Amino acid sequence: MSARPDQITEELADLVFQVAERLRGGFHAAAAEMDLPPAQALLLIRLSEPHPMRALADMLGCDASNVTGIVDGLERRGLAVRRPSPDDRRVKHVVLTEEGERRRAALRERSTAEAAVLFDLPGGRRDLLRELLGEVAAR
Amino acid sequence: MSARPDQITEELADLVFQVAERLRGGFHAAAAEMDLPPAQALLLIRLSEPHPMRALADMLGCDASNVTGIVDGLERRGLAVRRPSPDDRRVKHVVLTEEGERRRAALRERSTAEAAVLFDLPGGRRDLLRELLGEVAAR
DNA sequence: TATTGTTATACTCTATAACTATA
DNA sequence: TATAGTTATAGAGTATAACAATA
Repeated sequence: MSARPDQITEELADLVFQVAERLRGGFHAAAAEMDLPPAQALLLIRLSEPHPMRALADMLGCDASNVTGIVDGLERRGLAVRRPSPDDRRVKHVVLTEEGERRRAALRERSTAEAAVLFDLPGGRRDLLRELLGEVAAR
Repeated sequence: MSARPDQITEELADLVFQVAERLRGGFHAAAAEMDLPPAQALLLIRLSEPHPMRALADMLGCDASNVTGIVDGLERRGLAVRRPSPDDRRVKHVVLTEEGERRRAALRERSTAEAAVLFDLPGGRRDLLRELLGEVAAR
């Protein structure tokens, strides 16, 4: 039953990677069902409200030059539009269309439903897991 | 304190991604310090014993054609060699050299040390986290 | 016929550098 | 001078298809 601390650490890291991989697979599958490339799906989820391109790059943790193409894709599908900022004429805000809002809600529902199955632990063990992961993430 | 089940699910998924990203960053940093590209480092870790190329592709969850280049890299660095299988002349086993074994041990130590800090929870909470993640991963 | 490992190739994702229009 | 967004481009990582050797 007992194990070296290092072995427990390796097991924990393995488990986190396994679960993350499953979550990622589920999200990509949900996106594919809705005919969305992963990058566009990821951005769609974050567009709960309008944001400048630059802010989106920060949220995604990628270079600003990448965001151009991703937003191009969302615009081509009629899910988002670029709107010039009234405050700063250099800035463009990315705003979801009505269809974009619908797709965002649908994507969230599907991906969350998949994740819910994975995290369906009995009783309070679910909240306990959230608490422990929260402690780890807070370091 | 209470929240919709869906919200807890989204939080859990976010937390898992956050922790996985931190672990990945730590591993890549450890690999970079040892002058190893991530793909070679990942393969090195799995070479606890000789394996055919094909088996390595399965372990990494990628196409067999990718493994050729990764093993080429390890061979160029003198960390591994291809050894023809005595049982099946189509098969090549990838075997670590002595230097490869040393590098593998060092890489494991470094990356585990980083992960250990992250998972340093008080008392039995560490084992509890392992148990809960194990349940989730087992679905 | 099927499989192992390799090559050539293409597609995606991501980063850098240079450009424009603003500030 | 510095910043927002775009473009062109290059580098990783990964996949498919075709091939030689072997089963």
